[in-house]
Amino acid sequence: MNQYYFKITHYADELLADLKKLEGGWPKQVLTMQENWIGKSYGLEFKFSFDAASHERLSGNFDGFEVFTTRPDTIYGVSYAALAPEHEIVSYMIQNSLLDDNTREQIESMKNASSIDRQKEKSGVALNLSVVHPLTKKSVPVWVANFVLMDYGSGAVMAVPAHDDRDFEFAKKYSLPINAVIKPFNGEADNTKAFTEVGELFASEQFNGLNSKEAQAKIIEHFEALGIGTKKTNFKLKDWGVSRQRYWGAPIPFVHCDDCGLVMEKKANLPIALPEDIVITGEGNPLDKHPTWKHCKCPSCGKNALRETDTMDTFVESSWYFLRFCASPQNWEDKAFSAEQIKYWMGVDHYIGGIEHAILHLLYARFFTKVFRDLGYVSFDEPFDRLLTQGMVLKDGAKMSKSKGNTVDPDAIIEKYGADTARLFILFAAPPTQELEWNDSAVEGAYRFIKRFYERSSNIVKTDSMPQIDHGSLSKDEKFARKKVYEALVRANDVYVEKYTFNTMIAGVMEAMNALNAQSNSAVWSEAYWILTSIMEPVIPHVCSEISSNYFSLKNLTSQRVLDEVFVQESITLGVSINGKARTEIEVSPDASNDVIIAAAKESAAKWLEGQTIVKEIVVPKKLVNIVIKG
RNA sequence: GCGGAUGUGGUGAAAUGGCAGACACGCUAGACUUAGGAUCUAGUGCCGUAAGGUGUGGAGGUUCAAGUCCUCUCAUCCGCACCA
Repeated sequence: MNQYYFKITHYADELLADLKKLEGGWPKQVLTMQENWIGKSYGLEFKFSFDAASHERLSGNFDGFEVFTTRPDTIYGVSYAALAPEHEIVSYMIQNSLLDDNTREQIESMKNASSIDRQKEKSGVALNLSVVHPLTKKSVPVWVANFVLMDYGSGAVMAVPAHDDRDFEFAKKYSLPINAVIKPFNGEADNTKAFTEVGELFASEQFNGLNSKEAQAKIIEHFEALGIGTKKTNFKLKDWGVSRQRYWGAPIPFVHCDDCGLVMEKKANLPIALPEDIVITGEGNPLDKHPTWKHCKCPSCGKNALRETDTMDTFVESSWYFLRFCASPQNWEDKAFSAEQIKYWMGVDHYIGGIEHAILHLLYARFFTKVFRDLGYVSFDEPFDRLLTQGMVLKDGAKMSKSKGNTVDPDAIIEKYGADTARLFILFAAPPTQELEWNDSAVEGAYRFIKRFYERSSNIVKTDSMPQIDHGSLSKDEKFARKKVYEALVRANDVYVEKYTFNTMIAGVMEAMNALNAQSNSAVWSEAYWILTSIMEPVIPHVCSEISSNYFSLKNLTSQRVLDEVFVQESITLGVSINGKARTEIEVSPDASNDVIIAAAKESAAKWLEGQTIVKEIVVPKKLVNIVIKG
């Protein structure tokens, strides 16, 4: 079946290299997953040539096959070569009856095994063909092996059982020779398993004594000098097959013409719209079955032709929707997006989604961005500056999903407690990046907080501007309450801009409320609500906007300035520890000298210092004093 | 196998190398109450009457000081997986 592909492999190198640009903004896990998915590796590619007898057996149709290895240093340990069951030479032999029935059946069953079954046990069969070792010229038998994959490299490998786990397992099973050529730097290899680490070469002619790394480079050079092999980079990333036999996707704009073949649809006819009068039966492609839709004229010769009924993978559309979001609706008919608007809105500052998009969607979107850049539509390399992967919500240890039937309906909480409580509860439970086992026992707590928050707003004095307070005239409790309010503000700024740990911001607001409760200055209460309703408004919008509209005419719902004066303290408390163990506390003036602090600490900790020799005294400003004693 | 993450009270969780457990939930006791699944007050890591000891999966290390840094290790979860 013919399929349509996007040549994402053309961008493999850049997609890999630009992951560096995303470091810091994207979770490391996602970067690593993409790196592994792209799967770049270096090695040697060379051709195994058939010996004369094998060449003749294949009627001269094949003179050999290419193999790729990342371990050219093990080349002298080759004891067989293996082809994928799907390899063209194998297919040729089957088609031309060059294999006996038993061999043929074994190969067929390898091909038909599911990929999981195929991984369970190594199996293979000899083809009665031989190739020539490119350096030693010795004869090497050719096998078919189920662990060789047709869609990576050339679908054929050189096998070195002494230094590769898979080759070893296979060689053991079929009693093939195991020739060690690398030994550990210290001591001898354990020959009951493959030695796959870096080591020192032996039995390798002029390369003896080199370490694996040096040998890899030297042996590749040697192959290139002889003109029998080349340095090669391989990728696991494959081209993106985009054709689907479904209704729900953008039609692929090609036309099949009896005379002209496969022809691209004319630009003027784009976009090709889906028909709306289709019947979805669950069988086959509804577009193919539609009575008229697929009949069209050939864009090249004008004769009757058939439209392609395959549609595109929906990932195609999700790869650029964010650019479309930047386009104003009045231009939608004219073009997909305008460069000017893209320039204004892009890139996406914060992109939020589940980890399940780590590879496909996020890689495809990066790919599209690079293609659009090369076509001149956008001027940046990467679409998403920062990525937040939200944690999954689990229920009874499993991911919540409709198919499992273990979902929790937030409507029940919203109905009983209101939407503000539902939001507060969820945001307070854990940071958003974290996986969370759903447990709604703390909903009551969130509800109580909101109730208290609303009730105590009665302490506010109505005002249209931020209350002015003479900090110096306040009592200790009032000063403390103010300090807590501003600490919550500082934390909120950090959370909204940088950290997204909303749970700690909410905790800060709760602390401020607890401190406010210990005093009754209405100006302090008013200022506190002016600030707190502003920072909590995104979390509990209904309550905050009601309080704000009742008392502040909504004037406070904007960014708030931090006043440094509230953080100035008359005295500070320092912990005193002996040999790092917390013992007591002292209260000193914030500008007390180290000498004064140490003297106070010694006095306070006299009980533990009696008869001891003090070795060292450490003062950590505004935090603690550590006294080190001998013994 | 490779890669990534996580591991802290009864529970959810805090903690720029600087007094572990902030903030909540729960629990215990008390107050108010006809009532309490409302509200308020106090307590709450563990052992101990206390003084004190001990404590962030485990074992080492660096440091005056480690949940945090380093080495090794165990467990759980996630992703990729015979990638030559």
